[in-house]
Amino acid sequence: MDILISNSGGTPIYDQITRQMKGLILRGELAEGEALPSMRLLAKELRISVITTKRAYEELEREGFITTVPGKGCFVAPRNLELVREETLRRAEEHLSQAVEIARTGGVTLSELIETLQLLYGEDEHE
Amino acid sequence: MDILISNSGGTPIYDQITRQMKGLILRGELAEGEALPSMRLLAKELRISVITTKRAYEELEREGFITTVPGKGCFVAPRNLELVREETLRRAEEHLSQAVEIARTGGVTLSELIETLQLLYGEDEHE
DNA sequence: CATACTGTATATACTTGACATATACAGTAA
DNA sequence: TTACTGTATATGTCAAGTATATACAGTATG
Repeated sequence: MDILISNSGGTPIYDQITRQMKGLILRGELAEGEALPSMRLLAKELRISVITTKRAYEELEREGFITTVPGKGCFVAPRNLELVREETLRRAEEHLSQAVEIARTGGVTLSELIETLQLLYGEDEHE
Repeated sequence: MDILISNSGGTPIYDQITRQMKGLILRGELAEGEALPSMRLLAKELRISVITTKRAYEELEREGFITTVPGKGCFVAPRNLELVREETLRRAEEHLSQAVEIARTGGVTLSELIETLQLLYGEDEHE
């Protein structure tokens, strides 16, 4: 399993795992139904605690990327893109909501928000 | 000065002050150029520390609502709505940016974001 | 059943950031 | 000088986030 962890980057370990796993799944390098490395194995490889890998996997499950079966393992979920998108939208919505609250109390119009959103979405920066 | 502080509401003191001051200014109850209560006076009235009132006033200045003159006091800034709006937009932009980052990695389209934004903006809930 | 895997739950430690403070400093003005 | 103004520093408290060890529970197979 090709997961790389950097301790000197600020981003938490569990998050690094989650992101990279998402990438593997979305790029098809982990096929539908395929088993992920067990929490213990991955923890051993990365020299971290099981609890941390668990947390990463929990996040993946919450977002619909994997299904986890106690006693058996974690498996790549059937590619339910619609569900993943909805989950993502829900998370994005929280941020949009905050933006809206700020905007309304400061006289920023909806069109301005939309305009800004379009600019941001168009940009190619990912980090 | 009619500022009310609730210790049992979760929202920090400095934030309560900032919000209420904004309200007073936007509603014109504090006129342009008028002096705000001094940090010390307000602190005494509210039975809190000067540092806390300072923090509240700093936020107000950062957002362009007041100007503060060391040794003299804090004064309602000339109504520069344009500037206030730009500042607000800048703050909102941070949240929009996060929403976009999430959205892009999960296959959520720009139009979906915009749609959600419109819904949120239309709603009448403020808290 | 025994063994060796899976994931899960609990209680704990560490670190960081947010919030609020007291106290000492510096500018302004009568 | 006195009495106001805002400012800076160093400190204290608390909650949240991150990661952990250890003990528990389900699954499968010889």
